[in-house]
Amino acid sequence: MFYDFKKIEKKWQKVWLDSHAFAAEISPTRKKYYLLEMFPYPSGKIHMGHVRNYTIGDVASRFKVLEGYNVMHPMGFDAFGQPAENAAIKNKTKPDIWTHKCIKEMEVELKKMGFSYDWEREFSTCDSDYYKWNQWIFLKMFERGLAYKKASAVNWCSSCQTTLANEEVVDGGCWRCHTKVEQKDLEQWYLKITEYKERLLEDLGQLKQWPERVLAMQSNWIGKSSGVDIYFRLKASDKVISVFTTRVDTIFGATYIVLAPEHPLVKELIKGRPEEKEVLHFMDKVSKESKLVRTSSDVKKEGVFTGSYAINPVNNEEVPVWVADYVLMEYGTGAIMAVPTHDQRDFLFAREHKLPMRLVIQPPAVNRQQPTDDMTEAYEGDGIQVNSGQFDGLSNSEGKIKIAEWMEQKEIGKIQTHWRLRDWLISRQRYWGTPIPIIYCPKCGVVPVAYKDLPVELPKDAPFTGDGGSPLGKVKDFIQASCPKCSGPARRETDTMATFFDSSWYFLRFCSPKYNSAAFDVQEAKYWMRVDQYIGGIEHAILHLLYSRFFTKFFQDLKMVDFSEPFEKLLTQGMVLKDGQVMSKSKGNIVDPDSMIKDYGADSLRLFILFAAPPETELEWDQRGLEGAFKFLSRVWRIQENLKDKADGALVRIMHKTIKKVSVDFSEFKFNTAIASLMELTNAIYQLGADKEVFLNLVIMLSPIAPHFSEELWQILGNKESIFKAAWPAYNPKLLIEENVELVIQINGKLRSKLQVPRGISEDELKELVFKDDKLAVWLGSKQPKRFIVVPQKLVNIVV
RNA sequence: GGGCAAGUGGUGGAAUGGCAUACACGACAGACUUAAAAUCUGUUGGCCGCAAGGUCGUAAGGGUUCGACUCCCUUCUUGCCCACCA
Repeated sequence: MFYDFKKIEKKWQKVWLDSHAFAAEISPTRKKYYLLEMFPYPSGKIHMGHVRNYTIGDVASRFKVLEGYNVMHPMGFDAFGQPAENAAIKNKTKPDIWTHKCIKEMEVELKKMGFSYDWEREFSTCDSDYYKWNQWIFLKMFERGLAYKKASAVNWCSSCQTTLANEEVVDGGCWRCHTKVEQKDLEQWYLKITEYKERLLEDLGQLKQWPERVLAMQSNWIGKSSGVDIYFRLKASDKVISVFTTRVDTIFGATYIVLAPEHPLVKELIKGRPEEKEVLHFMDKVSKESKLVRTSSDVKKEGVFTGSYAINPVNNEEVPVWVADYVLMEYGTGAIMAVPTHDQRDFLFAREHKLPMRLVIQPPAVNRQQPTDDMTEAYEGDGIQVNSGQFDGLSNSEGKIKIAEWMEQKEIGKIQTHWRLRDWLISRQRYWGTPIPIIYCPKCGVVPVAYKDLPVELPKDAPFTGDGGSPLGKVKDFIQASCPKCSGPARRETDTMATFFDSSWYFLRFCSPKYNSAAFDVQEAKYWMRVDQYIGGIEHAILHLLYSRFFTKFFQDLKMVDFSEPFEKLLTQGMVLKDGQVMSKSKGNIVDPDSMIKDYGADSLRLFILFAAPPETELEWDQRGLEGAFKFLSRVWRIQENLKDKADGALVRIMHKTIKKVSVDFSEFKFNTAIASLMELTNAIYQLGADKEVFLNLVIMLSPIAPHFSEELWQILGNKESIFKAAWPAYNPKLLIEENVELVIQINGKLRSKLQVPRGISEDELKELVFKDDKLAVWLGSKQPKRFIVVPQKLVNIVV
């Protein structure tokens, strides 16, 4: 009987589905385990990235099942979003119909991989049963002032005809279509994520089981920076320019200050002055530059003098006020003090415009007091304060503290923290998303939709062509509403929510997907949350994870959850490459999982993808590797035909060693080495011959990786119940201890011999044995050993 | 410019202070076969040597250590993230 994967896989997929084999329920007696992979956008076809992500999750999940945990392993679809609109236009259909067709196809593909999902919990974010709760959450945020509308310059993608969050701008382009992002003044909806900035930063410390890399990216993104706001009074008026610096120790070297071109004081400063025309011209020029050009670091810094002077509050010196493009209005106070001697950008600018410099931090071991023409670059390191009044002689790190305190005392500065994180822009001028539940009443103004009127259903028949403007604005029945407050005629909000809103809390919805009184059932969430293991791509390291952390903290404040972080442990799986490049349609190097399943079976595909690389690293696709996986399974399959009555003692020993190794490796997600030891066990079986017990243990250990295959063998060997009702094998520690150990003998750290010695041999006995060894005598000669180092059960090193 | 990660045979990778290259792919040889495929059994880092064995070898250089792929320093390369961030 050969390994007929087609028949076997079909058979067990049906059994698992029909018996709801992986449906999860609260059980007060069993320990729960919530395993979640990032849910997919339903494009219709799964790709190798999905296969890898979900295979890793499935093995972890099935392993936990075998270990006896009460496992919840759900799956759903992140179904709103622009591609469905584009596809619908292209295929002359509707996003709704298109998306549901894609979901159906994708379900089939996921089922063909044999993933152990609890399909009872499945939902799509485009179901009104789901997005109703998006609206509910939005209203809760609105009530607390966390959702608000404001006019400001926003990122605009002209190709997608919609706004973008800061997080969605990548290298100055749209994260989805790479079109250059423009700035546009628009009234938009924001979520006040900045209100949670301290907690979002601080709680990163709780995430001990997240990759360092992701923590660093999140912390960079939040961008806390501590320093001092310093007040420069203008010479000609009593107006004050506030500048932010992290290097207050260099304040005595501030020889000019620079405003961002958008700074509100600029126009006032230049009014009626001879410089007015030139400055206005400069401001106009900068405003036309895209952010991409302006922020690229190799562009020369340009600026103009305003004609005004300000007073440096620490020494009452007059310093000129400039306007330059390298100062950004969005960061800090939109104004800086320039210290050319100790900041490279200031240095280049000062040299270009012949502005004065003064050294205030003396670099160690350099005998130079004045700055100076021979400086070729700014000195940004540590040193001793000079030219700094009463602070001379302090180290600059002391100076930083003392000067800040002194300035606060004299009320010429304030210790201050600035953040990079901005509020989250969530409104989109698109159709296929959750309608924002707001009504504009001519009398009452901005009024939230009443909870009882949720959901605000997305009309099925919006005329959208992709030519811009919000499609919902063209649906008369939708726009017309009555004001929830005064019942008068009113107009409905036509923007929809960014889809990242949908995915910021779906992990909570999985706990009670059909719950109908709130976004989720607090009791169910109490049992299942937090997510014990979350698995997904590194591309979500900032956006999705940051937003999900924010929502969780919001629910904590609503007292709906009693924790502040949603994901206990995070694994970011590496990309799947072919010929050294990421698989992508445009590169034409896609390998279609479906055809691989057809040729080799889902189990072989799963095995290969786990064996070829550790989960976190990139994986190079190798067709021969997949064939190898199939051959290995076939090799294991054939063992059943040659089982002995009793296995050799040596083999039993190897089996126990393998159980230990595989157990540890599985819990640490080291699937590649787990598989290697299963292969070693298989090789040993081919040498020594196995009995039924050894073979069944091998099959159980393979079952998380190749579930259909193992289930079939389990049944063939006479078991009635599913293999996933079996217990994970235990190893006998006594069998791992061998009587004789092989010791490596080194001389001066070089391997010279090996000795079989009894376990627990004394050092003196060992010495005697070692000096009897002929091989070593050659090396030792007549030399007297200086040291004799013994690492028990491992090695001896003789130093001569 | 800043931060983080990585660099090991022909290839994917293993070893995180103690036998470098486990396991696999590929290659080569043998068995089976009329033959091929499949399968099974070997060999497979470089150099020297008939062999026993020796010697070099984990990006480069230095250091710590009885002992370093592993720890520390310097440099190079690659990848990722952030970035005129004050």
